Amino acid sequence: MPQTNSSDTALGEVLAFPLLHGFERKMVSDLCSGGEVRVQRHREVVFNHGETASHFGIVLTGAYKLSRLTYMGDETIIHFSSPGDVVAALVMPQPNPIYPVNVRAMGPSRMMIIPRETYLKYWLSNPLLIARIQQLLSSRMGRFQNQKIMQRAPLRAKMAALLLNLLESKDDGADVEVPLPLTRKEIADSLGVTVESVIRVMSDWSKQGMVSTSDHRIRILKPGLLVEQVNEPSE
Amino acid sequence: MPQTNSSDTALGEVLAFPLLHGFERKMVSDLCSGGEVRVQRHREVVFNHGETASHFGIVLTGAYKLSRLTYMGDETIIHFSSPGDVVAALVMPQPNPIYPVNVRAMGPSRMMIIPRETYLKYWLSNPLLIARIQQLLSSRMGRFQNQKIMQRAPLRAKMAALLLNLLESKDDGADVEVPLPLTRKEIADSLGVTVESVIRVMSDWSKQGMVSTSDHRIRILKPGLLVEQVNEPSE
DNA sequence: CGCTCGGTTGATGCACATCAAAGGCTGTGG
DNA sequence: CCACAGCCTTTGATGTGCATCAACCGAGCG
Repeated sequence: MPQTNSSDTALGEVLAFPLLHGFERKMVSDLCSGGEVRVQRHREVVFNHGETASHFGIVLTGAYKLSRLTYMGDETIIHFSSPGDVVAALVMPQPNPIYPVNVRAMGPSRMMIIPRETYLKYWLSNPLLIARIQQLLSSRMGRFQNQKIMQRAPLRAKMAALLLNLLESKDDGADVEVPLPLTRKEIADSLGVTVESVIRVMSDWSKQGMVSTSDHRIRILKPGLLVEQVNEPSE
Repeated sequence: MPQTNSSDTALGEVLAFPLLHGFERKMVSDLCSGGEVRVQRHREVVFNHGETASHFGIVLTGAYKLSRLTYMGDETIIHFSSPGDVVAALVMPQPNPIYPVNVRAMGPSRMMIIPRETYLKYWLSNPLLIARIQQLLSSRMGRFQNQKIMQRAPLRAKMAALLLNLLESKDDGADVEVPLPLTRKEIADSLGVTVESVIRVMSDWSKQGMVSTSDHRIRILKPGLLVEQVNEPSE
C-alpha cells in the first residue's frame, strides 16, 4: 500500500518545476487541490493501462516508466518520466478517460496524484498552464519522432541515441551518469529488441571504456564516442 | 505557388468538423481570423521541418503526410493527416516555434492556414477547444504507442495494423478502401522498412485475394484475414 | 523520346532473434 | 540462518526475416 503524506511540503516541490514557474502559492494550492503524495518502491505500480483514469500525476522524485504489453505479452516501454513530468494529463479532458499506459516506479519514487476534477476545473481554464502542458507534450512527441527516425539505424545507434536523450542537456566533456536506474532489459523493452542484443552492445562499449555500469546506474565515460555511434552506421 | 481562396466558404467546412462541433459561426470566424485556404497539388509542400512556425493548419480535404528525414537522407513518415486534423498546433504556444515535421500533400488537397497569433489569442483561451485539441493529440499519441507495441511483430502484422488503422471505423463485413492514395514506398517509409519488403507482402496478399490496388487506392477485400495477420505472428 | 516514378522479382548477405546454459544478487519465508 | 524464487546479466551456437543489390517493366509527362 502506498503511503499518504501531507501534501503541504510537496507544494514547494511542484512550485519549483518549470511547469509552474512563476505561479503564486495560492494558485498552485488550487491546482493541487484534492491531491496527495504517493511514495512508491521499486517496481510498484501507480496506474494500470485500461483502468478508469480518475487522477493524473506529477513526478516529484525518482523516475517512472510508462509501458504497455505487446500482443506477445512482453512489455514495451513507451516513455521514461522524470521529476517535473506530468502523467496522464492528456486524457483528463476526455469524457470517460482510461489510463493509456501502465505507470511503474523505477527505484524509490514519489508522485503527486491529483483528481481529474481539479484538472477540469483549475488546469484547463488556465491558458499559461495549458501552454506549458502542450510544451511538455510537444517535447514528448518530439522524442517519439526522433525514435521513429532511428528505426532503420543499427542497434548501437539507437542505444546511443536513447542514452544521450536521457542525459538530456548535461555538459559534454566530463563523464556523466544517466539520471535513472536502467537495466539492460529496460533498454531492450524501450527499443523493441532483445536483452541479449543490448548486452552485446553494452559489453562492447564497456570493453572500449565508453561506458560503465554499477548498480544499474550507467556512466558515460566518453560522450563523444557515443555521438559518433549515432551518426555513423558503419564501422 | 499555392492559390489563395476566400475563406468564407471554408468556414462552413471547419464548422462541420468534430473539433468545432457546436461552436457558433461568429466564434469560428474569430478562431480562423487571418486564415486563408491553400490548395495543393500532389506532393506539394506546405511546411518544411525546421522553418519558423508562423502558422498552423486544419486539413479541409484530401490528405497530407507529416515526415522527417533520417540521418541517411531518406524519408520517415510520422503521421497521415485527414480532413479535420490539425497540424502544428502543438508547437504554437512555444516562444519561437519551428515546424516539427515536413508537411506534404498526398493527391490534390486543401488546408486552412491560420496565423500563430490567432492561436495564442483565441484558441488557447478557450477551454473547450483546448480539451478537444488535447483529444486529437491524445489519439495521435495513442497511434504512436500502438505502432511502438508492434515493433517486434513481423512485417505483415505491422502492415495489416497500419491499413486497419487508416480504415479507422468502417463497417467490417463489406470490402472497404483505404481513404487516401498510398504508394508502397509510403507504407515502407511509415513502417521503417524497404519498398521491396512491402511489395512482397502486398503481392502475397493480392494473390490470396485479400487486397487489391488500383491507382494507389488500396481496397481491403477480406478485412477478417487482415485482422488475423495482426494477431497471429506465425503462419 | 527520354525522363521520372511506381511496381516487381530474384539472388545473396547480415544484424539481430532465438535457444540454451549458467552465475550473481536480493528479498522472502520456512 | 539457510533455501529458494525472481530478477538481472552474460556468453555461445544456430537460425531467419528483412536489407541490399541488380535488373527490368509500364505509365505518365514535358
